[in-house]
Amino acid sequence: MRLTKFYIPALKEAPADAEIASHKLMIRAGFIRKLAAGVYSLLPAGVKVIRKIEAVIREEMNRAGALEVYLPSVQPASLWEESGRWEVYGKELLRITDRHNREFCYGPTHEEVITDLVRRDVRSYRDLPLNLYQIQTKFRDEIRPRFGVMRAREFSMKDAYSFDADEEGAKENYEAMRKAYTAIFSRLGLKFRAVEADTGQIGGSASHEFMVLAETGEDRIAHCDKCGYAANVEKVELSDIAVSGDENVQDLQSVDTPNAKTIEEVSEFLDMDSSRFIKTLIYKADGNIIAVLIRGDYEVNETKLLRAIDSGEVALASEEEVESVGTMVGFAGPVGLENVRIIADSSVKSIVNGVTGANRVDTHFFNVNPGKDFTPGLYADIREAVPGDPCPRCDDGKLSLARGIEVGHIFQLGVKYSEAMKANFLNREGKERPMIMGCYGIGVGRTGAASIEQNHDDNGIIWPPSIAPFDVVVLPLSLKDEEVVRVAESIYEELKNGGFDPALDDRNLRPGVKFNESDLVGYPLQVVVGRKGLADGVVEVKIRKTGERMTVAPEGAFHKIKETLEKLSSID
RNA sequence: CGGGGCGUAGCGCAGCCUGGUAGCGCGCCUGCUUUGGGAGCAGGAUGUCGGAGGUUCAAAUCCUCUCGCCCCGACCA
Repeated sequence: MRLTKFYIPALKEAPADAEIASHKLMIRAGFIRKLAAGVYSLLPAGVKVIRKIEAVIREEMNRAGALEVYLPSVQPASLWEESGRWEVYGKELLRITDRHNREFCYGPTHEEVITDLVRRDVRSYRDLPLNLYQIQTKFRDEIRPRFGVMRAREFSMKDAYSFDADEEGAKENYEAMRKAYTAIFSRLGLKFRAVEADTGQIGGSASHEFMVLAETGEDRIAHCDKCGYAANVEKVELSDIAVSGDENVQDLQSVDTPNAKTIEEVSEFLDMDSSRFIKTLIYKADGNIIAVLIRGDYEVNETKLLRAIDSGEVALASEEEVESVGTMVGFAGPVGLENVRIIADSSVKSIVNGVTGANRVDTHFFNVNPGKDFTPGLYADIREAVPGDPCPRCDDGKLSLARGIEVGHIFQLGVKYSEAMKANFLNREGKERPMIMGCYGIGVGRTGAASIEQNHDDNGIIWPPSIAPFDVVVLPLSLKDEEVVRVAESIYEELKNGGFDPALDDRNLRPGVKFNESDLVGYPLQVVVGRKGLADGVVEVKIRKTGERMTVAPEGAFHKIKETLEKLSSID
């Protein structure tokens, strides 16, 4: 592609509303433009990158035996009513009405549509297993879209759905997808980790997220460097902490703690370590007020809490709500707290002679002992992991925490949708059974953004060759010098004919501009053709990633570029 | 949705407090020069100051309402 004929408007300055590197760079380099909050247009270079990502996804999905379909983006409400999600999904679902006042939604995901499709045509175990996928636009009316295409409202997603006759088949399909995803993200040159994950709103039993490791990631993951166990902090299993010491259980006592409300203040006031505290948080869960206990030096993970109490939503209660159950913010405690369900983190179980609020102003209890002074209705693992927590899967591994960008998510759905929507088949024995389902998503645009988060420097993007908009850019530094132009043109033609996708910067710009824009756009290689080099009989090949420059005679350029690109691809 | 902030030329911003002819840098157009890391000179184009209402002789500036966008929290590919 000649850049004089291309449309890749670069900006010197990033728009003020861009926050993270990928967002800024995609806009500056001319890959995307914003239309509205969370809604983006893809420019030609952006489309090229996305198509390359899609191509890798298609190849690996097809290799895994999945079949491509294309489902409607507009879906009738009736299907969602059948699955029960019309009510559950909430405001994220963009609901629309047609001219006959019939209700539809713009698809945020396609379990309903695919289940409806399959149940109509699949009758027998002989037709299973089946794995169908598509790459298509979704719309989720996110409360807060941000970070450009990283968390857009309209976005492109590869979603696959598997249907099996039995659990073993479903697990095989799941494993096949796990392998395919690993292949996809490896080929895309990403540093990633598959982690055990919460299933959230989609539902189902087991699930893994594919996390691209990046500081700007919105998710946190815990992993054990010894045995390889890795999980989202919303899911990570934390074992009970054994308490050290062998104190005798003492009798409950109350103590005045004027104006000391936070754990920090009280622990300083009483000169006791915060790990002796039983922090009591009053939550509202699906309309009911509950008390949640956790050791003072730990935090509650609300997703884990949701799962533990099998609730739809939780939020910290308001001050009025806290007072309505006979306690107060700052001095809440489980002792004497009546008519409120008490859920305790496992870390509370082994606390001996602990400290809690006394449900009275400026008063705490000490020598509080679980089982003696209060008894929680439920002990569960609801705590946020901290670095150094013991690994739940191996003997003396320790967990580390990292940040990740969720680019893929695979679920074993079980019969959640097939039962609700009667997607049944006849098994070998002639009995009707619901199909066992799985679903598997990849955020296409987000994957591109994640790649930039992982591969950029102060000058711009550094695309891995597998998804770069062009393999290489040829830079004739002066258009007035006939020799420079002739050599650049011939290398460009040779690359084009040799199976590569090169760009030729034939714009009449000063060399500095061409260098800077080439760095910004992130071509894996730059071929510099200048008067200076040609005087010595050479052109330069620069590797964007390392900055390394190699000189080579014009006739040898093609070979050098080919070799270097292959090397770059294999390293990634 | 709760909390905070911002809307002035294509982009980045100043002007607003203290009302009085709408500015700067980059970009864009024309010409000449220049061409190995975002050139120089000369000339030029571009604004419903987010929108509506109000106060005033006079509003980008003060007041009210409204829309949009961004950041921090709970959701997700």
